[in-house]
Amino acid sequence: MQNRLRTEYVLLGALYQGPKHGYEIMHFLESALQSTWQVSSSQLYVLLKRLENQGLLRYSLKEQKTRPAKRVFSLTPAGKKGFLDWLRSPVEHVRDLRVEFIAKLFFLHYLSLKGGEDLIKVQIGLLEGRKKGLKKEGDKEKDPFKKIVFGIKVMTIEAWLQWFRKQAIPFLRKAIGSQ
Amino acid sequence: MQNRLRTEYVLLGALYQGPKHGYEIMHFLESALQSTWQVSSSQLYVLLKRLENQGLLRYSLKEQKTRPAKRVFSLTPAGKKGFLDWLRSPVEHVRDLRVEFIAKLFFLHYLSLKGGEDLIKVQIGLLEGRKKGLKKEGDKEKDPFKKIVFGIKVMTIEAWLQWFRKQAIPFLRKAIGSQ
DNA sequence: GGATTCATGTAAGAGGTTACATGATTAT
DNA sequence: ATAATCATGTAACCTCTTACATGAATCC
Repeated sequence: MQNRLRTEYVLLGALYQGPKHGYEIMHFLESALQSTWQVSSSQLYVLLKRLENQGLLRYSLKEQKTRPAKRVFSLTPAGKKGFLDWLRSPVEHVRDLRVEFIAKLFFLHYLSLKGGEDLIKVQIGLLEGRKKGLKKEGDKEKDPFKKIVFGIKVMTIEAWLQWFRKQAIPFLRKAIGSQ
Repeated sequence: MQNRLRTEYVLLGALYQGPKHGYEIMHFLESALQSTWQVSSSQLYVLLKRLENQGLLRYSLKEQKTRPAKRVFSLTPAGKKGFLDWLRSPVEHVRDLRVEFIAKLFFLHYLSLKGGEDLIKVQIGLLEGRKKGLKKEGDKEKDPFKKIVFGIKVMTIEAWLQWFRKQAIPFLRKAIGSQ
């Protein structure tokens, strides 16, 4: 499984609790992640087919009298493993935090899975390393334009670090506390 | 000119000062914007052809003894106008600040054009409106996950606002002062 | 003698968007 | 009556990435 295709993991996550058909997945994601991640219905079925070809999910047909048969999808063991591996890995680039990391956080919470706080800590470590590197580069930089570009990069990372500490970690803790 | 294709404006900007051939554009952008915007050489020629078809630039051939003839590109009046219009418009989405807005800022400075501070002020206004809206939505939101998603969106905007005020505006002012 | 630079491109493929297609059922 | 919901998909198109192709000149 290549880790270039990250959007598909969200579909795997939607099936983690149990089988669903395409239309059902669509509604689930719309209500749960709509502010973060969006798929069009046409793209959804393309992605499902792709995941099936990769052996990460399978389906069984459920006939219906009047409508097209539902394809009820469920995770294969490879799909389940792929999803959990993805879920517990930090994202590499700052630009992936907004969609991909947030999706991980959603599933960790929604599925009541352990490891959320560890993931955040690893991600914080990565970001702090990146921030340090950027600051160093920024200090060396002579060109004033490039210098302020380093500036916004550092400030963006700082916003995330603050958010992790003040909002994301408390959110996970509260969820665990109320279980 | 549709405003979906935003990356091309950077190429127009590279030609604002005067004609360049493809290879030259590539090197210019690599050294100037490499930390912000990247094109592969193959994609560059595709983009140039597209802009030519849209009537935003034209080229003349400059024969060379041993190598393929250089295509020396220059802006048409429509290209010049398109670039300047783009340059002075704020970006609509927060996600476009990182690449597109920064590119605008680069050209405003690099080409010593007026209007940079006005652009930033308009952009600040837009972001403050967006922030207000997000805060309002976030306050109403009951779902704790969605609530913290609003949280990071607001914090990201705040980082940009701070950067505009503390780094971007001073950067433009200093540049004007030293002209 | 081999790598890098100059200078241009084509082709294949990955991933996404929008539009279109079907056709019964249920809600207004 | 007509709009929205259920449930699935195909086709066209757009953008970008990666790989490949050419071929002399110059640097080490």
